[in-house]
Amino acid sequence: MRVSREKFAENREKILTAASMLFRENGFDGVGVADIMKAAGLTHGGFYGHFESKDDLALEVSRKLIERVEERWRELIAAEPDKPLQALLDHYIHWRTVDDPGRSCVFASLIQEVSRSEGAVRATFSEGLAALVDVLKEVVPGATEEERRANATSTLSSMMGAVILARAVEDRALAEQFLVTMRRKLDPAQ
Amino acid sequence: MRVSREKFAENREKILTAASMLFRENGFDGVGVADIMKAAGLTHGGFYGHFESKDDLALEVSRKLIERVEERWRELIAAEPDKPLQALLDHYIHWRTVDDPGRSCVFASLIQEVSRSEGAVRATFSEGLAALVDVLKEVVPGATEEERRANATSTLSSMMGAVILARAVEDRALAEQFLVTMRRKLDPAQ
DNA sequence: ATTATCTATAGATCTATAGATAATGC
DNA sequence: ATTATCTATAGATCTATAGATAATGC
Repeated sequence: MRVSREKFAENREKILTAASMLFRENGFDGVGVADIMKAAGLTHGGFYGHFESKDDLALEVSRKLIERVEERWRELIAAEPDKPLQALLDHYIHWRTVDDPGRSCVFASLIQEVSRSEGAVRATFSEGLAALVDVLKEVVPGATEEERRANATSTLSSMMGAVILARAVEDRALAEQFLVTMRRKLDPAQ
Repeated sequence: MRVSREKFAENREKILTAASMLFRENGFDGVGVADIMKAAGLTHGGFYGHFESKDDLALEVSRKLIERVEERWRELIAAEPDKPLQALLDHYIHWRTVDDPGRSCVFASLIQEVSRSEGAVRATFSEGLAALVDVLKEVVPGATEEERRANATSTLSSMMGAVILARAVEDRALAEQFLVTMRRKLDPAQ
């Protein structure tokens, strides 16, 4: 049963959307092509009409998700010219990020798995982190360029670290401590 | 070909040692029972004479590695009574940790994969992190118990975050920045 | 006789493909 | 006629087990 050219494009988007969630929730290795196609409402075999391989999909999803993080961060910063870093931290260091990995920062879900790999996905993640350092550099405190670069790298490690550790602990009170204490520590007003 | 009771115990240790490295290097899902047994110098089928299942092995390896992190941290602290936190940070925030995951902190390798799972391994990791907070609480600055707890949680997130991000970037200069700036930021002497 | 290891394989799962099916669009 | 999807399956890989093999230790 063939579908229209328009529907074909829609189906491709459905695959990308399903994969974006499932990859972040279960890892690239934790979800199969059949799972993704089922979530997209299509059959397994149809996948290869849209993508060359699972790896090809992983790369496109990675690029889109990383681009989205960069855009989102720039939007949050632009929306609060008086306290851009605070706006960004409020958004990132949040229960929503911890509890809904399928809709949150791709690095907080997949950075370790990708770090173990080689190839285009790894390079995309690597470059994405460098881009986030550049975004942060514009909003962290610091008298010199060098000082702002240092603050940007340590802020990025700290905010991602806090979310990753909050996800790891089953004790909700401890998870909250990871979030709250880091939110306070990274606030330039403190 | 049967081996002596002593050799049997030795073989079990070889499996544990091989698995400890391979799991940290490739993730639990990234290495198979056959790979582990090959690295231990044994054949695939023999595995089930030593462990009930791959999961059983993963749990024992996790417990051992987490216990080892706690012990190592306490040793480092005890060895430098004048600057215990500095000694710990010097040890952890290091190229060795970044470049040799097979011999380094189990959390820096596996925390995301484990966070996605449920069961005994997850609980072990969760309790392990809580134990590390308690270790850190004794050496971080802070006038009150509450302040030291807050500093312990944020320090733990930050040090692990820095190593995880340093592993992710292909640019060695940027990786070094993650390490150096975090080492400096977490130093109470600064 | 017991038992640790080895060989071989069952059964499940996963990526990818081949060929059939059926709706689109020239 | 073209082409997007579906059905079915090949081929690879993985966990786990069964039965054979051979050395240990009572």
